[in-house]
Amino acid sequence: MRFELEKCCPDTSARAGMLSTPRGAVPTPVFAPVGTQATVKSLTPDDLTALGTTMVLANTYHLYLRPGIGVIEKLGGLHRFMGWSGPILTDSGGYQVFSLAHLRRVTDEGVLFRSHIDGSEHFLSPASCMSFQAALGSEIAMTLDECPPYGSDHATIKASVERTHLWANKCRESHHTPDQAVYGIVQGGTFLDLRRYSADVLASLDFDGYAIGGVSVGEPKELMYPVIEVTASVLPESKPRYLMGVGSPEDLVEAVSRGVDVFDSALPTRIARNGGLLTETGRVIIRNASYKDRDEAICPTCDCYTCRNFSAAYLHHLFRCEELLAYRLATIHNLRFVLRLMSRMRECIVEGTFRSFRESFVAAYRPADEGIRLAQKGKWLEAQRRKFTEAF
RNA sequence: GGCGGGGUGGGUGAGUGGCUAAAACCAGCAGACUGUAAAUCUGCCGCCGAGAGGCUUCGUAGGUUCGAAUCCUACCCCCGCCA
Repeated sequence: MRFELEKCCPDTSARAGMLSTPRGAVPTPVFAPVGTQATVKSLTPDDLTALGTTMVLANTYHLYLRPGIGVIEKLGGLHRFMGWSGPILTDSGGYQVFSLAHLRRVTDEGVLFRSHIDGSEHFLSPASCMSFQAALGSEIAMTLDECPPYGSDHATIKASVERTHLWANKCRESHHTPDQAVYGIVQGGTFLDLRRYSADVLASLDFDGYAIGGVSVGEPKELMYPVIEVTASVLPESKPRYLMGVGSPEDLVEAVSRGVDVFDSALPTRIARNGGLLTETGRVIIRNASYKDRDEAICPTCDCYTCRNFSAAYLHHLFRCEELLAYRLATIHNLRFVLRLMSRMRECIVEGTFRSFRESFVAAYRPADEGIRLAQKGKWLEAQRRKFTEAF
């Protein structure tokens, strides 16, 4: 599985490339919509294609619990099961070490989970996680990693880095599927020394690509950007770099300019379902009273099905009524917005105008207020951290 | 006409002497969401005030009481049943 760099931006670290997979080429930088349970919520594979999707993400842990890896394998693999013929990237379940912290126990051997569905116990080891991904048949498999919440101390993060490295080794050794790429995952929290160290160690293991994990777990953006910058600078230039779980427009632009090639995130699709829509000037909450009778499209310059056919007032109405179409139309718009942003960035990198594009984007796009964001996130994060430490 | 039940904040509806500016839910207003336990969650939601705090409320009018949405009296409405 090859990765070819086509063009590097002269005055930023942005790069344009081409990722070859057995199921087609993926131009980078790329955003992979999240389809945790073998579906990008509310969309069909045809919708995804029409939006310009080139790769989707699915989750090993969730599919293992339901419907079961065996079921998918028996039915001909994940592509056939979900009707998506393009490349698929499978996450290992490492993120669930973080998000389901209170339901698991981590040891060097792996993760003992209690199912969030029925409470039954399941053990996910580096080896089993690789064999599950092989059975699913994804183009890119991720190693199992331990993803600690923001705010953990240096020693805790160091320990999870070491464990992640141990697991990365085991994953590498137990992987025997030549058609499937394996990416290692850098951890290290917001500690730049640990990030450098982790990137260094993993680079020596010669993975097909490298992921930056453990970001967007509650840290402020001022801390996330240096992490990306430092980690990307240590990773081998010739291999794809994948920033896991990042997908807000402002973060995508900042991360691309720091040399990231691959992204995935539940953000665009999730906020869509909750009435948050992306526009060139920032995020908009369509349920707000001000949209009650707004006749123009939510994002008049957007070429998506939603914006071409419906007014903001109509979307507002659908959300107020909790009509199912609301979720679908909003998801279509947000994904198109993000995918279009990605291809625009790629064009600019190729043309050599990326830097000025970034500047005009930053000038126009107003992100959600960081103060309010972190305040809201505070309680959640504290709980998350407590669960994480308790689970040891 | 008689008997019984009831009138609580925009709505539904708890509350039967102080812990009640008054539960809960809905509606309304605003916000968050980043490798998805999320069509979820959070805050506000009588009036004034940035806040501390102040003021006015539980059909209406009186009364009892240190203290009333809660007890008493009258009146006005509503709902059942009987004539």
